[in-house]
Amino acid sequence: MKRLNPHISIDCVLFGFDFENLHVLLIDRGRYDSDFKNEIVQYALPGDLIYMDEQLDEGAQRVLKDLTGLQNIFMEQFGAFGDPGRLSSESDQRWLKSIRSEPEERVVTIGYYSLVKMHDYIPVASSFARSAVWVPVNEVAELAFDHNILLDKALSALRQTLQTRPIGFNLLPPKFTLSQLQRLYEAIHNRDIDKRNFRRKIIKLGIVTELAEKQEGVAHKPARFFSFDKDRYEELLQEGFENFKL
Amino acid sequence: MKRLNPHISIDCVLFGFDFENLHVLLIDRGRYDSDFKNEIVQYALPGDLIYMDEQLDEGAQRVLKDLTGLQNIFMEQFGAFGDPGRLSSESDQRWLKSIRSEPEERVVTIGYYSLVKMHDYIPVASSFARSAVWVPVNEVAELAFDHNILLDKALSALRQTLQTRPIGFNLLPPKFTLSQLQRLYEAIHNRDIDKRNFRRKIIKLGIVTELAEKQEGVAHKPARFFSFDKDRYEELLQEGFENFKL
DNA sequence: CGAGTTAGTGTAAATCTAACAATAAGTAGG
DNA sequence: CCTACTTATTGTTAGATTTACACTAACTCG
Repeated sequence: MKRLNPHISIDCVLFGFDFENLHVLLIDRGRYDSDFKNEIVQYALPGDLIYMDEQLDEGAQRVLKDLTGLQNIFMEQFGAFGDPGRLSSESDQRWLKSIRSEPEERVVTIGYYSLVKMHDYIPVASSFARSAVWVPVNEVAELAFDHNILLDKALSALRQTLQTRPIGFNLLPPKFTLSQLQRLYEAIHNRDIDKRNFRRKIIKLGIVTELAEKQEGVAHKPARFFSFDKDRYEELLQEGFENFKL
Repeated sequence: MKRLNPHISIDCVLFGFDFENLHVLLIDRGRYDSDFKNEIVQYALPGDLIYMDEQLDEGAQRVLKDLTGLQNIFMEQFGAFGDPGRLSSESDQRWLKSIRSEPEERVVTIGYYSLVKMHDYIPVASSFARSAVWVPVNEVAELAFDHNILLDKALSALRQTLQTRPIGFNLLPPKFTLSQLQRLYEAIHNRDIDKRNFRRKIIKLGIVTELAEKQEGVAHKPARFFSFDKDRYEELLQEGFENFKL
């Protein structure tokens, strides 16, 4: 029988990209309000207490799976959040009382984040999550607990990581156009990037390979497809990218 | 009466600079070996469980003070470490049994680091620390628990921070020479830096002001003193340094 | 076949990086 | 006084990188 650690939780900030915009996975932790006899929607990051004997990294994956059904997502830590009052707002306490045996216990949470191809991961809510949905990052409203703070930090961490390790190729199909790749970077950084400069820089890096194939059936000049050169990428990781700024 | 949180600790990686080399503050957590009837030296980072109702940042300061007497040192988080087996080596367990009421409890630790002027902070061991000493980072041997891992991570974080926020001026006297400043950067990055390029870059940043005064009594050409332009520094922080690479 | 849409391309100016060596100003010791 | 020693100080050049900027190409749709 697994015991929960009453003092340590993990919250997951899962970013998803849909070729258009950056999203984040939220759950509706829900709550039945007995005063008004209705259901209240309260969005939160997927997160929960960890088990006593579980690795943090594994706990992050388990928590995410328990609440949203999504599996095998490798996330990275971005910080620990331990304000003693972070769970004590009235609405947070009401909710905690409905699911925790020690709702007033002080909990330090460890934040984990990752970025995935949104359409590959269709969340299915379970446990105390009443629903689990992808929400555009720019449209996220007030979240439970201190989760808006966590989201901000996670986004900073994502951007930071992108500078030293151009992740993100796994977010695109095996054959992608440079415009798609550019859109990914624009979505994450939330700003426009010059097309010509972007292409020059990516191509010089050498991590994409031009394919013979082109788009078909589009109502404009068809774009050439590229593929991701994983070997070259690993090579560069060894050397150390230093900084890759766009 | 304050209660300790049995599951959460803080470890402090305090770096100190002495105008020559980068040091780190370690404690000898000590232990009397009843088999061999002698004292065993076991170096560790200053760290301990936090109190139930304490902010993490404040906890970090308190822990550091309790063990080494050093106060008012603002540290930054660099990660959480939660391997369930991180405290279970034989020697670590022997020691924990001598001071904790629940020595086998699983503890997640939050790492904090900072960088200070070494000579301004003379540690005085107390609590379970038998001594507290500055050790050159390059000479650190095997530490207790997973503290070598923490030290590595803290050093990476320090270097990383230095790229986006050239801290370190508080580590030098109000009037310093550019060679001293350069030595600081060299110590942290553990490599030589070209003198001419370094000077050009620092001066262009505009965060140092040339003074009229020069060194006196040195057996070589006296160096000019500079002071740190804090206003200009704050200004740059606002704009965002982007990256400051040496 | 014209309108609409996205793809694709080059260049110049400014800035930054990296590599490199000779002279200057003091003290110390004879 | 003179020499040896030590550290300080300074500039240039070639190459790479950054930034800004506008027109033509290729396709579908109506």
